[in-house]
Amino acid sequence: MDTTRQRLLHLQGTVPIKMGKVAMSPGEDGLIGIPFPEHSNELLSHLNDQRRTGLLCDLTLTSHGARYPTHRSVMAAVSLYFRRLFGAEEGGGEGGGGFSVCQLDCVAPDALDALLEFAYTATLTIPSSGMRDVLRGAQLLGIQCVADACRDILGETAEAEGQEVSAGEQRPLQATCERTVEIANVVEKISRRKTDRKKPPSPEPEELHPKLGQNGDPRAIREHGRGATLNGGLLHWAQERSLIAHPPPTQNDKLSEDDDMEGLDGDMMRSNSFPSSVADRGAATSVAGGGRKRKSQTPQQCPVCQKIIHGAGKLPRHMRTHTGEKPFQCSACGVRFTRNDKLKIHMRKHTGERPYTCSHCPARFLHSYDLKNHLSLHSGARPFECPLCHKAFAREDHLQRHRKGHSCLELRTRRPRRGPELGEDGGEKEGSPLSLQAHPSMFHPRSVLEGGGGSGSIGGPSLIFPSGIDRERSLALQALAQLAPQRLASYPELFLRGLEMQGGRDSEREDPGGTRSPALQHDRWADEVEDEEVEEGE
DNA sequence: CTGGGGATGGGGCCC
DNA sequence: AGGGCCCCATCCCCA
Repeated sequence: MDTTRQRLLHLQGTVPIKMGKVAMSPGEDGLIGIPFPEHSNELLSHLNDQRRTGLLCDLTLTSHGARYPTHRSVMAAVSLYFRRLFGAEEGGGEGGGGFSVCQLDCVAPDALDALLEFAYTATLTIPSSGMRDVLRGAQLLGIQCVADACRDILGETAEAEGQEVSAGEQRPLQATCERTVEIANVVEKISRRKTDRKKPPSPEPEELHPKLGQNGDPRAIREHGRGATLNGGLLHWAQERSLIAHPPPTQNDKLSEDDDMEGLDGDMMRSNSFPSSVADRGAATSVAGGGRKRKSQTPQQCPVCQKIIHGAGKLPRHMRTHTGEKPFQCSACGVRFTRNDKLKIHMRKHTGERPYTCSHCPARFLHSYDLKNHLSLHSGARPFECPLCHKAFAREDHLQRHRKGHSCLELRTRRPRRGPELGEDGGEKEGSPLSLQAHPSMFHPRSVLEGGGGSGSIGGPSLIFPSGIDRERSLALQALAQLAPQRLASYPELFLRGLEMQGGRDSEREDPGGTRSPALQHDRWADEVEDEEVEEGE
């Protein structure tokens, strides 16, 4: 547990505080715990007011045509079913955005109404005649305390109830794995760090796969995005649905890490950067890791984001990325870290230790990667070259930034540099950084608004968004195109790219086949790069 | 826009 | 199995 929380609990237990009065007794670090007992009631009351007025409601429950605006966070707090549903979808604590409708025809409208009243008032008000419906609804939605209370009133035990209700219905409804990717979620995910973006919409764990709802119909419970707002989101959703058929990851299967990308663009995922086979992945890791081989270690699945964490004992470390817990505190400056090894490196700042020394100059560094970067300055090597403008960078992340920033509009006007990483024929040596980078940098033209036809579609030339590493940015822009097309003016380079793909590139080279389909464009672009490299060698 | 420093998170190896 | 240590990729920030 977070030591701060420990302190708070400790202080709450030791410092007597009367309601409404603040009796402070600074503990260690001056932390005090001041309880506000009425806060929870007031909070619930305000939430109920919001529900009644529809304010901030982001989830609508329906039952036989009746609609109940509600809040996802409240439903997730009160219902195991919604907790699993939203937790599985949104990687735990980061969800909550978006709009959705959840059809709950298996719960009687009156019962659903009563359960919602309970959720927002902590009081269950139902006619005795409706008790059984409420019990059924509470069981289906995983509201245990209500189910227990109903059983008490009905004079039934859970076991007796279990005989009456089929085993499948006894359990709370399982969150369906029909992943609802709503616009807000899409945009939100895009805003997250790349590392987060690598986190999956992974195949749901077995327990989250659809179970039969009432009457054995899995469609009895389903949630779907409000489609009118975002075609891109629906497209994404539909693509991710295809993942449902994928088997759960096996122990040696690392696919879950990147299968979100596969779901979006399988072709891109099969590029050099994303070896498709486990063996390939191992080889890639081996290359990147300087010869390290993957050791078979028990992978564990994160219960929050479903990411498969490789390495024994690594799951707690990963979990702290969700909880935000930083148990390791610097004794010198108080800065906290999620990991012990990061704290250790941090301590070098205070000790002055710089263990990584440059063999060419007196420079010393805190981190090994700093030395690595520094060495590239001595060598002058710029092994990471933009395949479009052929500008070379010493660091791979700088090349990525160069491409992501869409600053590379001077397409192919520079000649490829001839460095040690290039073979005599001008081609790339296998395994060089260039060859690794070539594919992801390809812009994969795709008309994202095709069939978009909604009110939010914009006129003029079709927008064409880059794909590959810019995939999620592309999704954000798709969302933007639908929701606030006027704001796309902030992205003039996208229009430029669209024109390039449609005609601008023709000014560089005629299109002998006259084929302009996006897929063919992608292939042709790749071919052109290869062609030019051949030309360079001649 | 680029170069450089630093931070973060994941994976491999070892104890 | 859990954790320490290390390396790596990637990201953010600043000059």
